[in-house]
Amino acid sequence: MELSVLRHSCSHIMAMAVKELWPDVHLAIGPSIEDGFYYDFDKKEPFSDDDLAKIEQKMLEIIRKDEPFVREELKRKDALELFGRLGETYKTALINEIPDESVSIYKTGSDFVDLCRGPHIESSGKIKAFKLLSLAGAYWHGIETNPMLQRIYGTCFESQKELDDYLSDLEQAKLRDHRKLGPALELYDLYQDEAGPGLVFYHPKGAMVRKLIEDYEKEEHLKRGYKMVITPHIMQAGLWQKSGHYDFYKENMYTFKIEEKEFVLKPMNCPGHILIYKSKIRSYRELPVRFFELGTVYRHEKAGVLHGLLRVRGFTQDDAHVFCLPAQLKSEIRAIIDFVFSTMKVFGFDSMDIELSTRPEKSIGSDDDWRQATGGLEESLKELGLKYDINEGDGAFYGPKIDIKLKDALKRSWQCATIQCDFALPKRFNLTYVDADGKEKQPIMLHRVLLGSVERFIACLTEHYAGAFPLWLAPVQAVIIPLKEAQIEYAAQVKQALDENFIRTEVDSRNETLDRKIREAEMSKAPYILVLGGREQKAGTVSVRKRKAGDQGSVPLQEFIANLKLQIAHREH
RNA sequence: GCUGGAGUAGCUCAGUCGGUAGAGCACGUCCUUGGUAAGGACGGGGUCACGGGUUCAAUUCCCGUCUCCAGCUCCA
Repeated sequence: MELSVLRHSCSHIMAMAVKELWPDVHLAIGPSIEDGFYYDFDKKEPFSDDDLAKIEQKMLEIIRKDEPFVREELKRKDALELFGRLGETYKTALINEIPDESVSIYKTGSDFVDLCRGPHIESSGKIKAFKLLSLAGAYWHGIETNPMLQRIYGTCFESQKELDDYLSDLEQAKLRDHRKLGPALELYDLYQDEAGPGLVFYHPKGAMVRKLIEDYEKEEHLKRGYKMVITPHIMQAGLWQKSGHYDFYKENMYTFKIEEKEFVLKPMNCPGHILIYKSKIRSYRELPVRFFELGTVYRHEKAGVLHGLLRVRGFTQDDAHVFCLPAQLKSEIRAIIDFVFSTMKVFGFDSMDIELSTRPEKSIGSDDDWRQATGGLEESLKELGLKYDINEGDGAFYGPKIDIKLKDALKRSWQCATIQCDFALPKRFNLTYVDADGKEKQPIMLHRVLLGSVERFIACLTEHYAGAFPLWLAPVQAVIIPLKEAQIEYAAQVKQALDENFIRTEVDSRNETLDRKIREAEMSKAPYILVLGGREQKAGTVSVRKRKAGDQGSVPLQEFIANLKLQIAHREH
């Protein structure tokens, strides 16, 4: 049986339980979703956490009674009459949205009836393992201006074991939460009360991780023919009016006045790159022009959407803009996709999903431009033989985009890379190049990020690795532990030798027991621990303890260094 | 922004049915010199998120604000 059918039926049973407990509650919708199901209710008093237990109890009773799910077809006017009589106004609203002349309903037990397409399980007794998970508010039909309903989330599996595994996965994910791990590992933190919400502070270790990411990116962009640029953090409002961002996102932009002139804290890097492109006459010979910037931008996101490093108000994009000839469009897109894949591989991600997002309702540019832009993206994907889903109407206001979502160690999806094809801004800013025939023509502009926001990507990495970064990314690659005071001097020598080889170390010379220092070094997730006792000192060796693998015995210092340098050079995982 | 929940030491939390607070870890000092995941003793540390109100007295009750959490909506 389909899991979604089981879950959908379970949501009916939940609705039935709620109706038995609170008869005046009105039902909205209750579908199955990726990890379970929910049902939206209209109830005056809010549900409490205790109510969840009560509802579960009632559901168990219904399941024990093994009530059949009975399907009936009704003429729409009969259905309207039925749900009207029951006072289920959300159901009558739904019926009015269904074009068909007849609709189906499902009856369970003596009183419960729900408008539903089905299918369902035969009877409630088929539910073997379920759990209600959480309460939330949700707008009717998901529209912000509609009344808010109360949603109960739950999940259901075919066996108790699968349910237990799912719940334990949730626990695992919680343990990896970057909002806990980041501060605990002294990587980064936010100081909401003092600095304001959504602003990230990198502590030394987090700043090191970021430096390593940035080093990789700069090196790789230069290798792939990008030129680095740097643009200011504030620019006059007129520039944003011209680009269209001002009209679309004014509410989310930080604006202020200086000497009567309005300025904007940059929320995007594109206008800056456009100005640089426009700084001189461009020949078709020099295209494609590729500008790369680690551009820090500020967006005034609504308070309720902020989330750790995933959704912040100040962040840095690994942003690039490619200005190219129409004939170069597809090869440039393919090159970017290749860049995304190779970058993700370097950071330890193997699995990715691709989505193509098309023209949204509110947008700029002509139909023809949109057709060409979307076609360019789609054909490139096809040429590369990549599978993708279409996300209708989810493009940027100036162009369609390819989103590449990576899957982490817990198979969770993260939106990072995006490639946007833009005919609109080149037109708005009157970008040109001189073609072979001497005529001025308009280049196509590609916007793209690989990691997206560096902040977001660091959060993703933190959760993917559960804080145990691979050697090349680890902020501290080895913790050096002198066994006794007599080895502090030797520890300093070892540290210096490692320093000279650009291996990042810390010496723990505190007056603590070896066990404690090892415990703390392990908890800091350092890839290596070097224990230095009298034996090592005498022999010029280091006793190597590898993260997760444990004690590896003693090796000569130079051998250890050579081994690490090799691993780091290959960016091994 | 919306719905619901929450804010007590650096962290995890207890507590006060109104009389200005406590544990473990962390931190400091001393003792201990330990061979691969927590040695011992003592000690310092709090405007109980912030602002107002009620009260002889507010961390506790009331109102407002801020921030966080679970979602919804949004994400150039």
